[in-house]
This record gives sequence, C-alpha cells and structure tokens, in this order.
Amino acid sequence: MRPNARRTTLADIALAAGVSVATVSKVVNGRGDVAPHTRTRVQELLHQHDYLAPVFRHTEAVESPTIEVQFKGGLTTYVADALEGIIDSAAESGASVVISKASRAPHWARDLVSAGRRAVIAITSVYTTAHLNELARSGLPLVVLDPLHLPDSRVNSVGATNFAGGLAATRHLLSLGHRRVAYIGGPAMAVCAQARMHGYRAALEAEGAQVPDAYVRPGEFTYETGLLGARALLDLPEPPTAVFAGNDEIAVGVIETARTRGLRVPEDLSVVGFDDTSLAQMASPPLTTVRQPLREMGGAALRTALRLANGEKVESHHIELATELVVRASTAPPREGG
Amino acid sequence: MRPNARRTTLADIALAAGVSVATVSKVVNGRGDVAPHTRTRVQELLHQHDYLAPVFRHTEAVESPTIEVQFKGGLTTYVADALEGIIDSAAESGASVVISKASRAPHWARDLVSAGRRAVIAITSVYTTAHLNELARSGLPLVVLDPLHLPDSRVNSVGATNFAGGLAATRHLLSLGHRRVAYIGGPAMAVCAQARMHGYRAALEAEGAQVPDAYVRPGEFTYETGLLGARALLDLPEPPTAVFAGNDEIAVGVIETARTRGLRVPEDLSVVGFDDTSLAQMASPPLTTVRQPLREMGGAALRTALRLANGEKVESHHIELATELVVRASTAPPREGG
DNA sequence: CTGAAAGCGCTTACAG
DNA sequence: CTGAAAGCGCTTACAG
Repeated sequence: MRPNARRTTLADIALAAGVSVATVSKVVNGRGDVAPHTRTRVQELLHQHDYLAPVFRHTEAVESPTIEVQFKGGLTTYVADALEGIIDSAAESGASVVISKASRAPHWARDLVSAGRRAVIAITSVYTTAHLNELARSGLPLVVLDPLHLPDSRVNSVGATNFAGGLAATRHLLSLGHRRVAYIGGPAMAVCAQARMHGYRAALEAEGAQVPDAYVRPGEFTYETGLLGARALLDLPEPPTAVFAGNDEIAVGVIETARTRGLRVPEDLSVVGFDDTSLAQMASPPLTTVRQPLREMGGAALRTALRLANGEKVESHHIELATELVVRASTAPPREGG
Repeated sequence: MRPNARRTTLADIALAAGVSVATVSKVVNGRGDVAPHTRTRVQELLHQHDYLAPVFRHTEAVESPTIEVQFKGGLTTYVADALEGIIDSAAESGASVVISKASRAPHWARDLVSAGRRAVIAITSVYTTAHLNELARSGLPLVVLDPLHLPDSRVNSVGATNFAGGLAATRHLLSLGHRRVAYIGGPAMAVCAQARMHGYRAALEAEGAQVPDAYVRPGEFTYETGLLGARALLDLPEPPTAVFAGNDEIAVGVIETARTRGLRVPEDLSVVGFDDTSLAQMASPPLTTVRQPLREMGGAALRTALRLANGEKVESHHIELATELVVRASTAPPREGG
C-alpha cells in the first residue's frame, strides 16, 4: 500500500499503546498473562497499524497477485489456447495463475478471497444471478472470457467479433461459388453462437441466397454435434455443398462424417470452422477457419483482471477483439457450380 | 521429517562448514562476495541439513498447499490432458494448482518457495544439474511427469510403460499382416521415445521382420515431424505399408502427408499414434493409438507431490502406469499382403 | 499482570 | 573474500 513506509514492528505498537514490547509480543502470540483491557487496546492498534507477523510478511511482500482461472467441462484446445494467453500475460506482469474447474460450493467466492486470490477469470462459464451476487458480496472482480450471456454491466468480459467472423466465413464460401451453405453451431442461447449464426444469415441474405430452416442446426460446441449434424445435412434431398461450423471441433466432426460417406473435403464438401485452435492446423485437410485470437483474448482478460484487482477502473466492461478468416485446405469451389 | 528435532540454523551450518555465520548468511542470500568453493561447500551443507529460511518456514503448516505445475513450449493437448488430471486430483485433496511456463530465472526455486509453493510438477521438462541443485537448495520437492531423462534418484517421476506400448502398437500392425513397418518418433535422447522405439524393434525382430535404418526416424514430438517423416518414408524405393508414430501429433502429420499424396488411411497406409490425447479421437480417420493414461498420471504426480510436500517418504522415486492399445479406424490389413 | 533483560536467528556495513 | 561486531525484530524466563 504505502510503498515507502517500513513495516509496523512490535516496538511501534508498544510505543503507541504505552506498554512494553514484551507485552505486545504476548498479545500477538495469544498468551494468557495479559490484562483483558490491555489485550483489547493492543489488538486494536495492531489492526490499525496493519501489523503482520514476520512469518507471514513474505506473502504480502510478493508483488505478485494471484488470479484464479476457472473453466467448465473439459480442458479443450479452446480452453488451453486461452489459458496459454493468460499464462504468458501473467508472466509479463509477475502475476500467478491458479487454474481450477468452476466450483459451486456455498462460499466459493469468499473462499477464493481468503486463499489470496485477487480476481477471477471465467472461460465461457455461465454465471447465474446467484453467482454474481456471491461474487459481488466477496468483492472479487470477475472477467469472463467469451461470455455466453449478453454483456451484463456488472460483469467485465472479453470477446471477439463473432458476427463479423460469421459474415467473413460465409462470404468466403459464397465467393467460391457456393449457394447451398449450411450452418452447424453452438447452443442457441449462447450469444457468441447467435452472433456467428446471424453473420452467416446476413451474408447469405445479402446475396439473395436461400436459407432453408433445415440448413441451420444449433447444437453443442462438440465433435459429436459436427458428426451428427453433418449426417442430417447430407441426408437432405438437397444437401449443402458447404458447411460453416460454429467452432473447429464441430468442423472436424463434419469432416469425419464426410470421410465415412466417401465424400472428399474440399472437393465434395467445403467446411469452415471457427476459433483456429491448434486442432484446425492439424485437421486433415487443414481447416479453413475464422481465427479468434484466443491468446490475445486471454492476455486482455488477465490485464483487465489485474487492473480491477488493483482497484482501477476500466473504460468499458466489454471489449471485443477482431476475428480473421484463415484460408487453408478445407474449402474449394463446389463441384458443379453450387 | 524429524518432528522433534529443532530446525537447522545458520549457526549449525557455520559450525559444520568451519566458517562464520555471516558467510553462511551471504550464501543463503546469494551475495557475490563469497569464494566459489566456500559457496559450494556451504550450499551442500545447507542441503544436507535441510535448511529452510525463517520466512518460508510457515509454508510447512498451510492446510491448502499450492503446487506449481510447469511446462515447456506450448500448451498442447498432451499438456492439457495431464493438467486436467492434476486439477481434478488437486480438487479432491483441497490443493491449489498454479500453472506456468518453466522459468530459468536465477532464483526461480526460491522465488517459488517464497510465493508459498509446496512442490513443483514439471511436465516433460528437461532438468539440468544446475536446476536440480537450485531445487535442492530451496528444499522444494519436484515430480516430473513423463521424464525425458533416465530416472535420477534425486527426482521423483511418473511415467507410462512406453516399451510395452511400442510393442503393442507394432504387434497390432504385424497381426494385421504388415511387414514393412516404419517408425517416426520423438527426440533420440528422450527415454520415453527410446523405449517406444525399442518396443517397436523388439516386436519386429521377434517376428524376424526387417528394420531397415531408413525406417527409423527420430525427430520432435510435433505435427511437422510427422509431415516430413512421412514424405521421406513414402519416397523410399520400398515404402512402408504402416507407420508407428511416437505420438498422436506425429501420427496426424503422417495422415496429412498421405492425404496430400492421394493415399488413403488405412487402405493404403496404416498409422498408429501414441498418447490418445483428444486429438486422436478427432483425427480423420480416428486414430488407432496407444493410450497413455495422462489424466491418471497427472493425478499420481499430484498425490506424490503432496506427500513429498508433507515430508512423507514415497516408496519409489519412479512409477509407471500401464499403456493400452486403442484400436480405431487408422489401421487395416495392407493392400497386397504386406 | 507487567516489563527489564537475556537471548535467538538473522543481516549488514565495514575493517582487514 | 572473510568475519567481528553492531543491530533488528522478536520471544521468553523471571523478578517484581
């Protein structure tokens, strides 16, 4: 706090209390042989002067705040990429990163405070009002990375330009000549999934292309959603020639379904993903995808968390980083002109 | 450790070393004005006597220990899977997990102690003698997950039965009828890679099958190694009909090279990976691989770290968990009988 | 119940 | 490069 002030010593307290150092020492160590009212006064002064026993001083002296990062479900490549951005950024700032799965224990926020955490970063977690209240009560700042909810002004969040990403992905497919473009996405209630889907719709409608209901399939952000969604789409009387997938895992599931049906990607079916996790580069074929700058988003979340932990204000409670289309080998013109 | 023994003091060390307390203090604090050989001798004695600076002594008592997990390079699916095992196991034990990239700062081990860490888990990191000395001096226990070096008795480590895994992978290919089986593996100096390679050799030699030198390609545990290694193998006058890859990333690189050459996996080329990270399930085709129980290994590493942090002895400084062949869709009999 | 005094473990400016 | 000496922050046995 006061960087130049030396630490309060027992002698300071003794002077202030008008007792000896020995007596103060006894109070600190909880000995019995101190008069109650002496004890009380000394305790008050210890507290006022923010006295810290030498054994504990190092925990304070460390200018290294600890930030808790929580995620839900599995540690996917998506979470791993964001986490790597957080770790790198923390290393630059001298902060420590504790990683855990989201807990719903009664006093989780207060427990985090007493364990010395200075802020929480939640990766895509859903927060209910109850969680926000518990957090508010504990005074622990929260930053949500890629929020599933609409930005609540009580919550700080870092996202990406999902609508623009969905638009870019779909325009890329249109520019290759595709007209039958389907969408397999994430949960309908997740804002990021909604934005991607509306970007997709906007691009198609601008071209006057049809978007049959059967071409839009919300689901989970999982491989299985891709696997199953692609099967349903390919069984349609007029199957799409291209699929925009809501994330890379879904896209990889689509590729696998195509493979098992003897269809080649991109010759028979074009696929675009979203995120550009390490999975995208290692897909076979390597995935055309919309890069979401997860590392940078992690870094931004960490820096925001540190500023909040420091009691500083942030300009905006929500920021979005730009997405960018990365063209690899999973997209090509359709077989017979769309 | 010896609960009744009083803690070692600087005076004890000074007496044992035949120097003054002042000199010992300088060594502990890393001052420059100490003769190298004096420094060395004092450091040895500090380690032998298990000296712990007073500021750090309280960390011995904390109920919710914090364990530092360090990794090198990127946060791959391999690291993520191990980390998830560590996190889950820590949650059960009430421990906290701090995650960071391996640091080589001058006093990193001591800094970790002063930040309250009770043990370090290193995921596959290479430790030099200098690192081990720094650790020993700080009194911080180390557990290496999937060590690259031969087990040093000063280091506790958790691995998997790599030789048996290499054997099982190769036998699987042999049983399908393959005779021209190549290996693309990890660094020649890494014991885990060596063991996998020798398992491969043992399986082939037991069958009397040839292992031409050109069929054995050490490299890195990366996608690029798989990409390039497969190109070299397929350019051979007698290309292999099957490849055993040292890990899943390499295997996925092999699959991609096959695809770009118009070869189908598994019809034209069988591929087996190693690890069974989430990448294996999402490969196209899904990868036959040797499951390394990374989550369980992470859990075992965490529990070992906690016991060491508690001053308990562990039965063995190295344990290995069983690997298991997981057959998926990337392996099949060769086209014309091998 | 209090505190002067001895003592502990450590650090550091400084003389050699 | 070394260590005697002064000093710091704290604790504790003991006299009052």
